Amino acid sequence: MAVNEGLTIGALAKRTGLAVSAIRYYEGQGLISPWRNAGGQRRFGRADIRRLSFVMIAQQFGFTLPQIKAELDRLPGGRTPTKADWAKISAGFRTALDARIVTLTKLRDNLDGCIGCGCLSLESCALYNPQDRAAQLGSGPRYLMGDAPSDV
Amino acid sequence: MAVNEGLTIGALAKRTGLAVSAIRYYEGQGLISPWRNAGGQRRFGRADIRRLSFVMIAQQFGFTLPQIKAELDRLPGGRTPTKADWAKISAGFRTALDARIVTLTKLRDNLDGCIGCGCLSLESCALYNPQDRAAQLGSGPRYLMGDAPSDV
DNA sequence: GTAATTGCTAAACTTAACTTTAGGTCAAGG
DNA sequence: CCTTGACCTAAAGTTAAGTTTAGCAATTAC
Repeated sequence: MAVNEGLTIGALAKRTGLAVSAIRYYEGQGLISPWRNAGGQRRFGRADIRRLSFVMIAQQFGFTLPQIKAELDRLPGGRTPTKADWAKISAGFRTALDARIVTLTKLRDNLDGCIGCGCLSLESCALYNPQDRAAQLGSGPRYLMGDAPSDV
Repeated sequence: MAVNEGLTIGALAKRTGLAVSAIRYYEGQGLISPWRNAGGQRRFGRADIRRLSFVMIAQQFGFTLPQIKAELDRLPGGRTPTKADWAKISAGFRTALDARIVTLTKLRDNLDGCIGCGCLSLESCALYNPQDRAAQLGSGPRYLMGDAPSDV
């Protein structure tokens, strides 16, 4: 293999643990932009390993691919991102993560008191009116407890 | 309205903030079991408000409906669940929640150091080999960083 | 007692995040 | 050179968690 022709999709898959089909899908979503070799096959830079690692970590945090793309789009276009570039992204990320941890902790601390008590009648329960709508996981339009039509 | 004919699906929807279609769907998944009135319409007990509240909270925690059903199935069948019954469920729940918080916190604390550093090469990064596979959110078969075929 | 609401079922549609399949092309080893 | 394994595209399939639609039936309000 020549000195710097980039990684094949299979090699990248091995390095990241992702399926080849997933990597192609991510390209379709604009998360990575490989170039093509003479024969039309994808070739990836080593920086793409990091991009995909970032994608996987962000997914663990509950971010969607469009959200992750928005973060990645903040990386410099012309050059390989530096450690400082990544640190900038990780900061905003950390904020979201902090908020999520706070919400889960609050939820946990109210759990024993709330599940099974009478407060689940949409009045004063701390599990209602969750400030942090960003903590919503799962899919589909569905509003969580807290902004029910106030007829109670 | 007579004294104790139960709630209509519309009333239950208003009380919980769920869509009527979602409630029917949950019945299909075995999360609630309304009875029917003479005309064939669903009627719900007040305990179902609590069941659905539980479902919504558990979803915020990232549990799937089958997992939630498994918890609900531990409630007594013959009678209305007491506060103690719910507390039992909330305990196991709390354990899972604790684990999730620990994972997120660990992730957060390693974030600055890891994103952008060289450790994303599948060697020693704390974000790899996450103990807590249960923390995986999102859908689809996909293995996270950590158990890549060890060729690195 | 009739009109407007609300409820019913079954089936199709939706979104996210992928995987699988089908039918070829490219590249590397012997 | 030729075979085998990796790649390619496009399109269809998958799963979770619901929503929407269509065509009727039961309730409620006036």
